[in-house]
Amino acid sequence: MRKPCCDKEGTNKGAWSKQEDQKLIDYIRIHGEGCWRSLPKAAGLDRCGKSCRLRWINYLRPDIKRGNFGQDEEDLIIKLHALLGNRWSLIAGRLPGRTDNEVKNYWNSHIRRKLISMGIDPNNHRLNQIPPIAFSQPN
DNA sequence: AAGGCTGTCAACCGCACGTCT
DNA sequence: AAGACGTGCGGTTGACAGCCT
Repeated sequence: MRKPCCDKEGTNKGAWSKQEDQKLIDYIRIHGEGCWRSLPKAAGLDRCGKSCRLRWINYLRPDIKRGNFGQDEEDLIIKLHALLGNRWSLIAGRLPGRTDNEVKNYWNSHIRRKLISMGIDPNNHRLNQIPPIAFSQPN
């Protein structure tokens, strides 16, 4: 039986406060990214290491490009998804300043919907042969 | 104006994988 | 070789804002 990654008792959960963000930024600025497990204690944060890592990678890193995806980025995501599937970290690696979480969210909320409305199966990127109406016909 | 619905996004959870002992 | 440990990844959830009726 594997131990949990962190002590569930006594660690904060949910949205990060400005103070917590600042502590994490300050710590990483001085010591760099390193051992996530020991980082929270060293930085004075009541969070688990995973939570710190996620917060840093997805939100606090200075090279993150925030805001809407451009048409070129969207096209690239679609192409890469067709090639790689749900390998979000690989896809994000090809998009400078974008994170896997951001790409995954954008795919699920925008692109997937768009492809479905165009009659394209977002899983295999092929045109659906059977019109959706056929599924609602009993027998 | 208010209550319900829907979409978006930050964050958590559990598993997989690589490394170390 | 095998188990323990730390980290990374993908799926999923929950909060919240904006839209609709």
